Formats: sequence, C-alpha cells, structure tokens
Amino acid sequence: MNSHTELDRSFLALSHPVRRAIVERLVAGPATVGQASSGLGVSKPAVTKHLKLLESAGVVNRTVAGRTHVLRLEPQPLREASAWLELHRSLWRAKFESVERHLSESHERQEVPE
Amino acid sequence: MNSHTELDRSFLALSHPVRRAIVERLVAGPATVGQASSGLGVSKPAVTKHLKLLESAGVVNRTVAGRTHVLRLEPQPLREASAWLELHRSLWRAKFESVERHLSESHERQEVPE
DNA sequence: GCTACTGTTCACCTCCAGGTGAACAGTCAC
DNA sequence: GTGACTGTTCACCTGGAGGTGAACAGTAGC
Repeated sequence: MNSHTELDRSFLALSHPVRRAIVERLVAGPATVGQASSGLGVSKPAVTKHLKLLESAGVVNRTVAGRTHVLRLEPQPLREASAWLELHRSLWRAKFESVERHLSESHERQEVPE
Repeated sequence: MNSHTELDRSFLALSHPVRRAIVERLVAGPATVGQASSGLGVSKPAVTKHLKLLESAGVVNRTVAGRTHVLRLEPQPLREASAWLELHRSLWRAKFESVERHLSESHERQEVPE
C-alpha cells in the first residue's frame, strides 16, 4: 500500500505538534516562514521539512515574495478531514443510540438480548 | 520532541487507509480482529501492528473473549480530533470573512488596501 | 559592492511505521 | 487429545519522518 491519498496526508500533516502549531498561526492570517515557526524550538531545516509535508498535503500554500516566503492556509484539505471525522462520528452515534434504545426496550419486555 | 500527545496519536491513527478502514467498520458496531480486517489485503502481523497503534491512540479498545478479540470504537479521541479541526476551521472562516468584508468596504471607499 | 537577513539544500544521524513469513499460544469442537 | 482456528510474537527488511550543523542562494539595505 504505497499510494497515499489526500486524506492520508492531511491527517499525517496534523499528527505533529509543530505542524499543528504552524496551522494554528496561519488560521490568524498569512505569515512568513519565520513568523509561522518562531518560538517552536526547532531548527530551520526541520521547519523546511515540516512545511514540505504541509504543502504536499495541500494544507498550506506558499508564495515567494522577495527573500521571504508567505504561507497561507488552504481550507479544502482540512474541510475534507473534518468531513470524514464528522460523518463517522455521527454514524457511530446513530448506531450507539439505536443499541441503547434496543437494550432499554428489551429490558422493558424483560427479555434477555441476543 | 519525543512526547507525543493524545491528539498527535489520534491524527496519526487516522493517517493510514488500513486503520481508517478498520475504524469505518467499527462504526457499524463491535467486531473481531478478523472481521474488522478482512479484505484489506494486509497480513495478520500488519493488522496486529495497526491495532496496537489504534489502541495506543485510545481510538479502539479490546476485550478478549475466548480465542477471539472483540474491538470497539472509543469515541473520545475522535471527538477531540474533530473538535480541534472544527475550532480552527471556524476561526479561519471568521478571519477570512472579516478580510473579505474589509476589502469590500475599502473598495467602496475607493481605497487601496495595503 | 559588502553585509545582513531569509530560507533551502546537503550530509548525516536515529527511530519507528509498515511490511513479510514462520513459529507460537490459546481456545474451540469433534 | 488431536486438529482447526484466531491472533500475537519473533526476526527481519525497507522507507521515510524527524532532527542536527554547516554551507549555500537569493534578496534587501546601506
């Protein structure tokens, strides 16, 4: 299994605290690489690698402006990740509630379920 | 940076298609290891490893029943991952809309925004 | 043009995710 | 108790995430 989907890369992008911190800063608006990564306690080459991963996931895009690179959040991948989570959480809730209802009905009828 | 948080592990758990497929099956209700992983085209040792990762993230829990192991979805980690995404997506939307509003107001006043 | 600044690339390291086949442990069924 | 079944453990391999310091490329400012 070598073909990683967009969803794979989106969730992977969010699985590291440094990358989530970068996303959290970009939520407030575009920022340069230095601004988005200052105070994260990580070296410049490490930041470059985290940004590559965020870009490969499509979560962040970059425009070069002179000697600085401006990073912007790209909403689509986060929207899709969120949609996946919300869909499956709601399916689970529905299932869970139907089991609860079934159990309580069984109890009212003094039955032993299954 | 070696101390991975719950959120790190939750997003990491969702970053692989085999693990998401397992979660998708468990949404429909508890299942044994064999049921949850059949047809995924992956060997038994690989399944064991994916399950360890899902358990370490707290996404799945396991009860041993005879020779079969029953897997159940644990809602809390997915809830937290979903909450993180929803929070930051809504913040981003709010920011984006305020910028849009500012730009259109500037345009009305014939100003050139910085 | 020289210097300072921003960010990437390079060379290198360690660790672990992800995969396999073979062997094993435990349980069920006859 | 023998055999079939479920799932883990073991030994092994590969690739890539995550990190570093040093060197480099490009731009801005004087």
